Amino acid sequence: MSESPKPLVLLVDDEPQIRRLLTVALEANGYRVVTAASGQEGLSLAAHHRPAIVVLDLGLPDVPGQEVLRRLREWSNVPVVILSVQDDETGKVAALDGGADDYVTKPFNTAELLARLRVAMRHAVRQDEESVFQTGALVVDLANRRVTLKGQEVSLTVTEYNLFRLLVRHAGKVVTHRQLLREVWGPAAEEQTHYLRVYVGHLRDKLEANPSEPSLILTEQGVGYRLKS
Amino acid sequence: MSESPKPLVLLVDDEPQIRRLLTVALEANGYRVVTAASGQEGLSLAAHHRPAIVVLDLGLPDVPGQEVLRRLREWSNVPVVILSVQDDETGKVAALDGGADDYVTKPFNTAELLARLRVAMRHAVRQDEESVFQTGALVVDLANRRVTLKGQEVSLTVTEYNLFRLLVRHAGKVVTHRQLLREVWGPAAEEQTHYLRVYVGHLRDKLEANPSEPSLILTEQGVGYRLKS
DNA sequence: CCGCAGAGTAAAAATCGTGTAAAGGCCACT
DNA sequence: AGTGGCCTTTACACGATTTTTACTCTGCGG
Repeated sequence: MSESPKPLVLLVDDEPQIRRLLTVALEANGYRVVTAASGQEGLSLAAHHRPAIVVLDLGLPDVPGQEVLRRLREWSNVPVVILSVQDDETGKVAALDGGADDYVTKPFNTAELLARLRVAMRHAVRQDEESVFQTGALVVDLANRRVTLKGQEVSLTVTEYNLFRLLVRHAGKVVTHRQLLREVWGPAAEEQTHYLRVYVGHLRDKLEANPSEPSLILTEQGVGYRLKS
Repeated sequence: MSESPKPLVLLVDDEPQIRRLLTVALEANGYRVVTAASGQEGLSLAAHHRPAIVVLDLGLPDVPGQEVLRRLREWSNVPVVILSVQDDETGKVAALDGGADDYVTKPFNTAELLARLRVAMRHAVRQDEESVFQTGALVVDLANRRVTLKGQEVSLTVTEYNLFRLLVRHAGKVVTHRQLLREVWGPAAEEQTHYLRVYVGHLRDKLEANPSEPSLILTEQGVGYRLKS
C-alpha cells in the first residue's frame, strides 16, 4: 500500500465560500487541492490531474451533478463523495447507485466530511487507470469519448461506444456475455446474446484490419469477449 | 469473481421493531438476514455465519457498539454500516475511523439505507483476492479464467474449464467421480462416468507434457481423479 | 488362457454458439 | 410526408463443442 505523500483532492463546487472553507480544511489535513467551479471544468481537471478523490457538489450551474458523475464513471473509478444542499432522498439513492461513494448533505460538519473522505480513500484500490488506452494503431480516449485508428477518427454510435468502452476498461480480460449485456443494455437484456453478435460485428467492421479474422476483439466461445491488451 | 446468489446480512440491533422492519425490507431486496439483539450475540453470529455485510446499531445494551466494531475488525474486513440514534459528530468520526464503512442516523430512510448497503457491497467485491494456482509450468488464474502453460495461453472450452477448475480447487485431494459429474454436468449425470474419461482425456492432451503418461491429472482407480499439488 | 471391469482413445452424431446479412421499426430532422 | 441513422429482431449457414458410441488396453482372478 504505497501512497504518494499528499493525496490530491478535486473539489467541484460553484460556491466560492465552500471552496475556500474546504480548501483550507483539506490542506490543513495533508491534502493537496484543485478546485473547479463548474461540471465541465471538473471533468477536464479530473482527466488532467488524476485526483485521488473527488468531492462533487450536485447543484452546479452547467451540467447536472448526476451527469458529471456519470461521465466521470465512464473512465474512472476514483472515489467520489457527493455534497449537496438537497436532502432529496431519491436523488441520494440515484447518486449512490450511479457510482458515488458517499453523500453528505449541506450544511455539513467538516470533521465528519474529512472522516468520510478517509473512508472513501481506504476503499480505493489504487489502480493506475489510464484514461487513454492504446494498442497498435488504435487509440481510445475514454475521457473525451474519442476513438482513432491510424490517426483517423472512427465514429461509433452510442451503443457501439458503450460496448467498446466496457471491453477497453477490461482490456486483456474476458468480459462475460451477461456482464456486457447487463451494463450496455440493462439487466433485463441479460439473455439477449444476439445483441452482442450484431454489435461485436459492427465494431469489428469498424476497427479490425481484417474483420473476418479478428485480432482485436477476440471471441471466448461460450463465455464472452476479450479485447487484446 | 464468484458471486453467491443471495448475500447474507447480519443485523445487530436491540430494538425488535427495527429488526422486523429491516428484515422485511432486506429480504424483499434479495438478501438473506440473520439478526442479533446484543453485541455478544452479534459477534458470535458474525464469526459463525460470515455475513457479506453487517448493519450495526451503536446503542446496544451489553457491549458498546464501538467495541463490537473493534472486536469484529480484529479478524474480519466485512463491510459494516453503523446505525445510530446519536447524531453525535465525534461518535461518527470515531466509528468511521474505527473501521466502519458508513454511518446512518436514525430515523433513517429505508431506500437510502439500502443504497448505502449496495455501495458498501460494491467496495467489498473489489478486494477479492486473486486466486492463482501454480504447479510447475502451469499457471491457473481462476479470477480471470485463464490457464497458461510455459507462458503460453491454453484455451479450454467451457466444460473443460469447469472440470479443471474443480480439480484445481481441490488440488492434491482426490475428487470422486460422482462429485465431478454432479458439479460439472449436474446431479442427473452422476452415473455418466464416460464423460469424465473423455474430458479428462481432453485436458491431458492440452495440459500434460506427455498425455499418455499423466503426471498432472492423476487417476485414482475406481474412485476419481486428483490434481498434482 | 480367457473374461471382465475400469480406464483411455477415437471419431461420428447431435447440439449449440457464433457471425452475417438483411428487414422492420423508431426517432429526429427536414 | 420523406429521409437517414440507429436499434432491434429474425433467419440461416457454418464451425465448435458436447454427447454418444464403439473399440482398445491393462491388470486381475478364475
